[in-house]
Amino acid sequence: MSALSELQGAVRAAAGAVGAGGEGKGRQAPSLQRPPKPDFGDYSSNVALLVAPTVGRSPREVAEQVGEQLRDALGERLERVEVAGPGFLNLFLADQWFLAALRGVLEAGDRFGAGEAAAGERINLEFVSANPTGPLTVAHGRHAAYGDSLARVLEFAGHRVHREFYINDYGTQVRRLGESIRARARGEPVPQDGYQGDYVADLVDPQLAREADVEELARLGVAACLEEIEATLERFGVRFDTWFFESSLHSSRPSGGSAESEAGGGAAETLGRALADLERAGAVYRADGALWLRTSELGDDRDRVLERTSGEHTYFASDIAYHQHKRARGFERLIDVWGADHHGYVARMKAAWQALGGDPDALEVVIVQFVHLLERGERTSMSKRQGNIVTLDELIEEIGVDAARFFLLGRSHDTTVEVDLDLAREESAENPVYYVQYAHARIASVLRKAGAQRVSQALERLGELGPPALDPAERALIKRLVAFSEEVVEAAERRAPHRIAAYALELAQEFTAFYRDCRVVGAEPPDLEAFRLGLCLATQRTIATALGLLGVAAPESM
RNA sequence: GCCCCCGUAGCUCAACUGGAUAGAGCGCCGGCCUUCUAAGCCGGGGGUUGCAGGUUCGAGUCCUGCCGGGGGCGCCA
Repeated sequence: MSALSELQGAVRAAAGAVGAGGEGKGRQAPSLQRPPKPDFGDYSSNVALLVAPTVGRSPREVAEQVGEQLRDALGERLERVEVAGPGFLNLFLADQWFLAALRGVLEAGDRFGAGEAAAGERINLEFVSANPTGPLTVAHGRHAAYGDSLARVLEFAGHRVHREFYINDYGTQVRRLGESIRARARGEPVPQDGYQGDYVADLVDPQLAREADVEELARLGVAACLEEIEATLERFGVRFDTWFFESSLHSSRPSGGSAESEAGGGAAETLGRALADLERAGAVYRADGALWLRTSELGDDRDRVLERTSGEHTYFASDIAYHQHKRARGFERLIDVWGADHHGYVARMKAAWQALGGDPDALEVVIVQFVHLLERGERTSMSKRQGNIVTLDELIEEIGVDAARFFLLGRSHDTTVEVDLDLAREESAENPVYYVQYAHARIASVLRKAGAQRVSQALERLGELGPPALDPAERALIKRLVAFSEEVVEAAERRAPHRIAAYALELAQEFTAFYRDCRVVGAEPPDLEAFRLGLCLATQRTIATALGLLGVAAPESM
């Protein structure tokens, strides 16, 4: 148990002893937080404020009593408690507590912060799923960075994550790609709804592109695009467990790519089965010559078409079958990562999911907001059809994988981001990622200077020594280190890997302050040096872990 | 018209799902390298959290209504 959760437990127990009993109304607020000012202690708790109404005493009175309990429970690890403001309980911890906390971090080793999820789940995480009709854009890069980092965070928190890329290799857009390839090769104007980008000319051998039929060209074009997409993702450090072909859901498979799909074998009749299941559930009806799904009865605005008058199935129908297929593979939870332009699609997907008997809570859709591109101060849109795209490859080439990932993960998925390419180029050297990496490299340098032998001796010594008189910077750094566990839980539960980026930066800042104020190698007495070497090691590992969750390298030197 | 997301320092974004005096980075001004990495450090300026109400001990966060930006409301994907 980490020092922090132990402390948390002590606070809860103390509150319980005072008569708080239950959890209060509604969701329980965090009972421990890091206060904004040092005057407010190392940690503060609002339990008294939450609990006072139910026990019928004033918050300050309750806080006093909880404080008494804590004094008994924590003994000499607690320096003092204060009741402040409307009833906050401020805890001032003794150096002994900090020493114990550091030991805890070091004992956990590389697994510090790991496996704290309440219950590990088997999760299918689908992300990027870009159409195989062109190169990946910067927007896809955001999805890739987000999804991959989320997967890492979830895994670290104790879940099992299956990464999946859904390929829309079926339908009109694929045909349009074929037409565009041919038109381009023949020097004819590309059709209005076709793909205008220059890359189209390079997808298929020109000679072939002039002569082959559209079907064939579409197939070749998709294959070429996919190859490139996979290569780009590889460069970006993102790998998928399954590439799932939409065409594999249909009984006839014109694009033929499904052989590579893990799902290929059993998927063929999935679409037919899904439709039959929906029909059996009484969720479909025929009207105006089309087949409709009653999604409006399950929270959607209106009913949706599954099968057109022409007899062709809609994309929606495929997607339903796809989700049913995922469910049949035994995942406890599905997470779909979609772009903001698809948010209108969420209600119908969830409705269909429920119509098929799916647990509404088990299907989660995360919407990632747009990336707006600026070039020379001008807003440019990214449309594959219009061809004015900035590719992920270009971004990687300009600023590198680490800077790109850190930049894209630096903001919440819930907010639109602006990418000014010119600025990104100019400022890539100022990217905060280097600050974090620099702190890591600096620690490596300090540890090198001390030498491996001295470091391992320090670790042994650390188990025995008493608490040295700590510098404020040391306490601040340890508090930040200890916070990592809950940051991981937070990031996992809220599907918010950007918190890890923020945390990494804060940890690096805290270390830099420590580095400024506290000499490590050669510190006197030797116990103090041992303590600080241990602190450096713990910090280095935690930075490396945090960067690893972001898919960013942690260099030994810079 | 209806629905969803966003609005926080000059710019890009945080803020521990309701906590105390809203924080970082970049940019701007001024200082710091015979001492474990100056990709660094220290100091300074910068805010009515879009606006108006409401809920309560306490609101950037929750509720209502406006304003502004984006997206959605296809037998497109």
